[in-house]
Amino acid sequence: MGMGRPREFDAELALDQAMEVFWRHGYEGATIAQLTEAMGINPPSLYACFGNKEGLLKAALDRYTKLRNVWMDGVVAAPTARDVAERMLMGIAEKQTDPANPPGCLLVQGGVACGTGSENVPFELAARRAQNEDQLRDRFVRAKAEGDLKPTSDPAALARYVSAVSVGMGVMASSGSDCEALRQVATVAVQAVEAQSERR
Amino acid sequence: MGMGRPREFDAELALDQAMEVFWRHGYEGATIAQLTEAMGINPPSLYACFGNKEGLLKAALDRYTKLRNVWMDGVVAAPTARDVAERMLMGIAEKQTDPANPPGCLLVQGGVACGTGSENVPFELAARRAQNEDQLRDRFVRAKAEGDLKPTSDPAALARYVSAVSVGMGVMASSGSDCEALRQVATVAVQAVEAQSERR
DNA sequence: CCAGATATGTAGTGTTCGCTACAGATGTGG
DNA sequence: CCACATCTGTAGCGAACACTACATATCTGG
Repeated sequence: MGMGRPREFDAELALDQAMEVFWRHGYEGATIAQLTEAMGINPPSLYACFGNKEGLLKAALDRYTKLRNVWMDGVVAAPTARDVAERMLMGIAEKQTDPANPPGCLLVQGGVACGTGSENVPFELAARRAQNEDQLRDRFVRAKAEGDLKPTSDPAALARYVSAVSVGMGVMASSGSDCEALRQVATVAVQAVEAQSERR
Repeated sequence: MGMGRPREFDAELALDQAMEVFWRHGYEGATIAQLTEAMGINPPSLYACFGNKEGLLKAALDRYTKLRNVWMDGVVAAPTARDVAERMLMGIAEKQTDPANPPGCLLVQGGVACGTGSENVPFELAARRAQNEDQLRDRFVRAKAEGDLKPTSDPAALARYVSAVSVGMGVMASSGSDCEALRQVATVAVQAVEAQSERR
């Protein structure tokens, strides 16, 4: 039995284009017509490869978080909890205003509220954000064990906090805030982590 | 000349229902059918009264911000910048998880990204959020003048920061975080404002 | 009671949505 | 070269979308 005609487009390259459309217009705001045009393919190719619109989103999210996790590994490699927060938030200030991408964060712009039939999309995004929060929490647990964070500090709360700030920065970026404004937010935000750190 | 048949529904009451639909499903996720059903009216009444879907959203936003501003007046009445931040973020933790309303904040859930033809909706929401930020900034400017905040502090940056945190909390609330989790975020966040305050 | 004005309910309008049937093209295994 | 399998482009499916024409109902001013 034959293996059939090979696909003529690069799935990962097409995903990058789809990712950008979802990023800019959100899940519901992105149309199949816009997606197929950006991906350079026709609807049947899209559906054969990704199942449906939601499947395409999940594939794009997988790709997004994969790239993001590589970056996060570098973030949590910072020597102290304070430096982790600073590296993360300062990096986010730059990444979310990078003109190479749509402003903000796909995990937020993708859709915080959706209509009937797409209710699980916001949860899908939330689950990906939770991964980053877990990574931060683990890092802060270590920082507490190392005596970097105070014994009274709450690593989970700190991780939630840093995650919340980055989400807020993402929304600000998508509505026009420039890198400098976001860096100011990051600078202030880091001081809360500093307050939970042992003096040195 | 006669004044015509009077409308049979309460516009403000209907707006409250529309507000809830936009809040829960976002601008694009909310359909006219859902809106009219929740408002208890038929499409022609909606269009005669609010122009179109976007006009209805703006009217709902006006009502939302009006109620919110009353609350904000109480927030900025707190004696210190630190207390302003605490009162605001703790209040937001409760309000955004109040089961009487959809979770999160309409000014975020309404839509951070929209499709072609609704591009100005996110900006409309951002403009309303900016009002709150301005109110906070003015309050922090005063706090600095009063010697409550350090001379080196940046009131505008602080306001942006508090605003960013509240937006982030809103997204977390909409994706299932409970009040306690948000309060933890608020508790940490306040410490950054504290770090900018004069010791007393 | 009448004329003008506005609101309401019914029943649609045209458009766009996500998605797919189908025929032709292009590959593999025998 | 032939079955078979998979991809591709054209063309269009039914459904849902925002919105509205129209007849009717209910008001005010004279």
